[in-house]
Amino acid sequence: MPPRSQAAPAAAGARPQLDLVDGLAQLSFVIMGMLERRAADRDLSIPATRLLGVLRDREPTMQQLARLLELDKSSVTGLVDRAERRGLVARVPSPADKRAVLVRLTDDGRALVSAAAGLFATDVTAMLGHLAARDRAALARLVSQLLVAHAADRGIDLFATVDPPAS
Amino acid sequence: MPPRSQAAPAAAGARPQLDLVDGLAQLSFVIMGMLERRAADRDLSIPATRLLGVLRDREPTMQQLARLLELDKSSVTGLVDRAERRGLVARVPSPADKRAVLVRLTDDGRALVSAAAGLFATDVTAMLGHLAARDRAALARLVSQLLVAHAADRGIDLFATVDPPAS
DNA sequence: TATTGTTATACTCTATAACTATA
DNA sequence: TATAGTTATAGAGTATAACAATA
Repeated sequence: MPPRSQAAPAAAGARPQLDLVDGLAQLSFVIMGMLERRAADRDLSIPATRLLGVLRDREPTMQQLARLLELDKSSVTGLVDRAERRGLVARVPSPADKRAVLVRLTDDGRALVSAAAGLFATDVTAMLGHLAARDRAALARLVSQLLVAHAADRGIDLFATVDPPAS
Repeated sequence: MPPRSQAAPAAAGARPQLDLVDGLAQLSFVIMGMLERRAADRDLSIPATRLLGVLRDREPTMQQLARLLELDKSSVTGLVDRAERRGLVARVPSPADKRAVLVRLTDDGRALVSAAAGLFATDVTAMLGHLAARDRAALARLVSQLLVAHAADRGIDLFATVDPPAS
């Protein structure tokens, strides 16, 4: 639907400002574009990069991967197939369930996703350099608040520890 | 590379806060997810929705469309083909150049993209409802500032009028 | 029977290269 | 020659449905 690039009605005399909904949509396109370009620098698509990304701190089954990525399990089969063919991930049999396989990032996969993440972070940081330090702090607070609230809406505690809190 | 869902090191005693780069990446995924779901409600993909979106206030040639969407012209041919088959856009011959065709949104296409945009705006607005009004205003200002600066970096004036400003 | 994962199939999206028709 | 657009082709990404192996 891409965001309309028109300015919202501004109060008389105010500097023009984009509507927040459109602004967030545009910003998301900009950021996803940065990610896409930097991932492409390493011959990675967005879905492939997401796959490697979620594997940075997990070793899930195909089924769990499907839930994490919100994809059908058959889509995950293909995604993992292509990444495995490139040596970025490995399928290892699950010790607990003979039907299941665990998917693990290889050293090459980890290096690749870290490199892409680094380039991406550089781009975003450069863009953020346009803001004063105190504005960046304010933005960080607001974004954080938004994400926490949104996650809470779907029953997720963004700051939950891996082990249930003692007591 | 999807954003790691870990909290950044927080000052002692501060409420934990996500790193801004990761936070913006996560927020972008959330927002693009909303767009994707709402577009899918209307049987639209993200690329198809972007196509209809840019056509809301333009009647470009295929070539211009390729530049606007940052796609190869052959990709645009396919995108427009599928949208035209559904009656969402129409190809009209360019009066100025017999090689060129102009792409125009049909009434059906306009209705569809407006509906999707409306649903999307509702989702984003609901999420923003977690912020206090003054925080929303602050966020709008920051996002706006970021987009304007980023656009300026590539030589674009987000607030340029269609006609060169008088004087 | 239910679940895990793969396969078969179909469609969208994307790019590269070769082509047609204007300019 | 150069530009506008399409076609041919190849590959990634996605989902649905049917299947095999295990629980």
